[in-house]
Amino acid sequence: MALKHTILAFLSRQPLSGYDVAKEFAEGFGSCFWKASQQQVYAELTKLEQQGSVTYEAIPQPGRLDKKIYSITDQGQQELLDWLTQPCEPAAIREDLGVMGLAGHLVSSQVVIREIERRRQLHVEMVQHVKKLDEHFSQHLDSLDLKDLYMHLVIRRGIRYQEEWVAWCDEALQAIGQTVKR
Amino acid sequence: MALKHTILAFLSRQPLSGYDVAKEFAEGFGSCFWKASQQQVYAELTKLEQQGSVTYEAIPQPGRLDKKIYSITDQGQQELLDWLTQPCEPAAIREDLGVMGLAGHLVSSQVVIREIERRRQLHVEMVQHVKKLDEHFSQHLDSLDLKDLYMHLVIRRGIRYQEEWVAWCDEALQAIGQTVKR
DNA sequence: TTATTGTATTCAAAAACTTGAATACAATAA
DNA sequence: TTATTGTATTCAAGTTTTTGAATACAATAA
Repeated sequence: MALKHTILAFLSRQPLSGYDVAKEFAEGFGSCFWKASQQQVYAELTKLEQQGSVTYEAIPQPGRLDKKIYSITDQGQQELLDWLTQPCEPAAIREDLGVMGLAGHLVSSQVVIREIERRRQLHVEMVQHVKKLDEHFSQHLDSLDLKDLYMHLVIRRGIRYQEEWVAWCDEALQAIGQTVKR
Repeated sequence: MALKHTILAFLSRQPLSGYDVAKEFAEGFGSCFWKASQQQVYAELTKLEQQGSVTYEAIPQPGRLDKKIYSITDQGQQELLDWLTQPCEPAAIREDLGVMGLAGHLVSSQVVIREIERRRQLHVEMVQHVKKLDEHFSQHLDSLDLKDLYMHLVIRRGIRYQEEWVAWCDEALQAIGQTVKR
């Protein structure tokens, strides 16, 4: 699993609190590439700390629990490096909408069409959202260093993914429309 | 989770043994949309049978365990129907290669380039594989009934997904090449 | 001023998934 | 003839993920 390595990768860029990491998952990188719940993030950070891959500096906050700012350790960096230099396998798509296609004949085409239209809209919004993440990078494309170029390319993958969904929805809606008419 | 519903969807098309279902996951639908191990499939079928969503007919086989042919029950069909008529959320991508982008600056660009080239090749092969699954449908596109059209569209999603990966790899390789030269 | 949203962390149970192994025979390829 | 691949199922342990809840204060909007 790569939750460990994803968190280490975040921390390799800059120290972050658990809350910040969870936010990255919810809104930044995660919104197009990886999802993890807050609980998962906090649990993983605790484990990583126990194993020596990260450390934290506790920032006392009057009247509430300390805020913990986590940083990656040399050991953690090494682990990340080891993982990075191994080949990785493509992830399986696990998409409910795909399952629907297997059994779509059980419901009316109206239901299928409505669901695809709903999805199309969601992905249109995602394209907007992810493009916003990319703005900072795509504006200075010619002067990006490798670190930022990689980030840009990851986000580009997210944009293309979402755009691809929209395109498929269009293809599907058209094909279903034609077949229903026939 | 939709493993349950994916299996029910398979069985809504035709009765299958656990082995057959596992094979679908490994080679057919699953190879582009959903992965599940054999053990997972057998465990799920046992559970589904206990809950009354599927039944099986045991085919005695001399000298070894019975082969069980599972079919969906009315109850199972109803459950599948209920699930189908609910809106579903887009799946999160959980892609190791995306994480690499977050931390790619820690390794040499050679490593990144080699990994992307490797991935490109894998996806080129997947395009071939998934297109083969589609052959039967794409040849009679004008005369498909809705059931087969849906299957075709699901496979099309798989093809587009794999093609999109190839296209992204090309974009990434070009951009990295340019930046390294600079 | 009250409600909502955002910041920040923790606990616990249940469900799902992965990994590794064992059994057993048939058919096919080397 | 021997090895490999394919058919067919089951068990068990361990890890990961999901789901749901609880706590607590700050800032902002209605």
